[in-house]
Amino acid sequence: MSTTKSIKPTESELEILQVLWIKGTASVREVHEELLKIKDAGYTTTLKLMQIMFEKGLVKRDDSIKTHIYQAAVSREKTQKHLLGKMIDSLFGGSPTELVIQALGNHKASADELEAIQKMLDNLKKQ
Amino acid sequence: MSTTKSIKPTESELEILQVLWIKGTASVREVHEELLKIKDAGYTTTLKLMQIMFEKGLVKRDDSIKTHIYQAAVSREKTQKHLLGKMIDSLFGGSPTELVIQALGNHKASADELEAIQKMLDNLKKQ
DNA sequence: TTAAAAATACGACATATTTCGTAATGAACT
DNA sequence: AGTTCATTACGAAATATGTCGTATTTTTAA
Repeated sequence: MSTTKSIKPTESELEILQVLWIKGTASVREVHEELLKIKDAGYTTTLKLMQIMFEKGLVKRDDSIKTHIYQAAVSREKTQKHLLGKMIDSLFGGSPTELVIQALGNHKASADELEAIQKMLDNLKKQ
Repeated sequence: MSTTKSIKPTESELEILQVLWIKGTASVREVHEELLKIKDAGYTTTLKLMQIMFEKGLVKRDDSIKTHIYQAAVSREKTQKHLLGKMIDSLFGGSPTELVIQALGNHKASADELEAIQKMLDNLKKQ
């Protein structure tokens, strides 16, 4: 039984997680600087959000030092998997295939990418 | 210019849209009965939600008769496309391929489905 | 050891979402 | 017409989310 809690980051929380997933660890200041590139909000807003995420268990932090250092407590993959599953249920009638076809149809992919998908597909077919 | 408004149904609104997409048209009562199969809420809750969706333009309705008849004002496909795009941006680093691979990896698909995906893939490769 | 700078903590407010009670309306049936 | 029943309309409350001002704490540096 893998303690699958109800991971469900909000939009804003996802933006913060994105930064943490890339940087690994970061202070509020660092995360905030990154966020400024895509939106504008006050520093304390980011701080508060990250504090709430800490309470929810979405991030961990080292607060033994002055400037708290945060890192994601949920993995990118698990979050992707979780949210993808929800979307498949709520929008694609439970059919992952339908989602895959939509995604392939609506968004361009390079030849290399198509190859990667082909490999994945070949693997699945073998089983 | 196709008036592409900001389609962004909430969780609850999505549940209602699901019902409408399947049934085509339905009264509040009918939608509510369907919702009861997956959750419990009061009738007026569903009613209110649908009224709000009407104001937002997510659904249309015929209110020339006593019992209003609703239908979705946004297509399933467009909504899928829109939300999928958002998810690709916010969770898959803008890479539809990454999403496709995750979806294929984490969710079982039948042989037939794999074939359907293969066809889609073949088509894309040709171009 | 003070003063300035940087960071966190706290609390409040704004908005959005969800929920539902109660009132008003209209139809159907004695 | 009067009563009942189903429906819609309205308003209010509960919760979640996002925003930020101000206070407090900690560090740094003069």
